[in-house]
Amino acid sequence: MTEPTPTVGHNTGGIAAERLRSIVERIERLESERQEVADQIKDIYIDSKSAGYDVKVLRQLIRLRKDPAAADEQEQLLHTYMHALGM
Amino acid sequence: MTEPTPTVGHNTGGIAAERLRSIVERIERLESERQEVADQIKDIYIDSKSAGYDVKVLRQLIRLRKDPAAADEQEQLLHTYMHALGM
Amino acid sequence: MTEPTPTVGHNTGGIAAERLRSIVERIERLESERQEVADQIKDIYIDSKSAGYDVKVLRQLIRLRKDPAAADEQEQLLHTYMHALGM
Amino acid sequence: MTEPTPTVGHNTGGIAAERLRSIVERIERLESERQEVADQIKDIYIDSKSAGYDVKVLRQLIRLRKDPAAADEQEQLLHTYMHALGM
DNA sequence: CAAGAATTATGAACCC
DNA sequence: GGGTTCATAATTCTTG
Repeated sequence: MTEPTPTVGHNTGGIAAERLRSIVERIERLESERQEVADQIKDIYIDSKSAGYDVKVLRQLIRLRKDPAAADEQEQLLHTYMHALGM
Repeated sequence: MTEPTPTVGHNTGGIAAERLRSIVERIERLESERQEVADQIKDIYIDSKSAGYDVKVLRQLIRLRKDPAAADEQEQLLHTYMHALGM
Repeated sequence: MTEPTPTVGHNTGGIAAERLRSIVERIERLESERQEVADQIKDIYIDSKSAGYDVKVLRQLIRLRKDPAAADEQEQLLHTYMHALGM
Repeated sequence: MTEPTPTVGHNTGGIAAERLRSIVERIERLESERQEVADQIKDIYIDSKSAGYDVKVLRQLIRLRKDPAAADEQEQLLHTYMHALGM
């Protein structure tokens, strides 16, 4: 295991400052990428809404496609509960 | 109410099937990109932890850098607590 | 003489202080009631989960019962979309 | 063979129907209570607005009273903004 | 795995 | 009344 002690830059309370900087900057870079992607997704939903699609149902559809088995299972369970209540 | 009238493909209950497919696929593509980025971020945190950094503090640091005003609040709150403890 | 502002208590910038106090206190009272009820609901869900019920499905069931027509409509639309995608 | 499941009502797929009914009805009861309280709060805000109070500010006031530390932060932020504007 | 934080989604409210 | 912001609800992720 490598020590977190620094060989370059300031040593801040036993923390490797240069490595810390690298970590923070890489994460911030990725966070901003993630935000960009999230914004693109949001834009598609906005356009879809304008085109007459139901956004809520679209989201549900995407969810279903991600894990069809879980969706079926949940649906099954819902019907079980409904039946138990005589619905 | 304007229909999302289809120009290509099957028309299913007034829904433009091809456009729907395009919407769903684009979103799914972006969702998977987003997941990739999220995984990369997670990996960095895992590595950082292995290297001896405190992940919780790292997250806090990232958060504070995103919103410098929040940093002030944090300090303010700290002082509030310290004062409450007679420090 | 016209006196639109309060006759009791401090007048703060033309605002009727006593009435303001009344408003704030009534809201705070109701907010705490609301919180109590919310906590009770949460407790039931926790107990239900312990008893083996699927909380997510329970919530869905409650939602369905609240507005069955909307639920049907949404389900219908979902199936329309799924069919359009050949699912 | 021992039967740990309910002795009353239908047992649907290992689910205790009577208990399910109890859960659902208790939650629905509480949900309607919660709605009542929410409506009362809303009414107060409506009346307050009619009386000339700024609802947004009222909400903020309530929030700040709930968490005094947040009030400090608010002021801190204000000062940050003012400073940024050279005030 | 339970408890809590953080993100995401839905719903309500306000303004134009 | 439509769209945008604000508030609450719900799900997911993380940590102990």
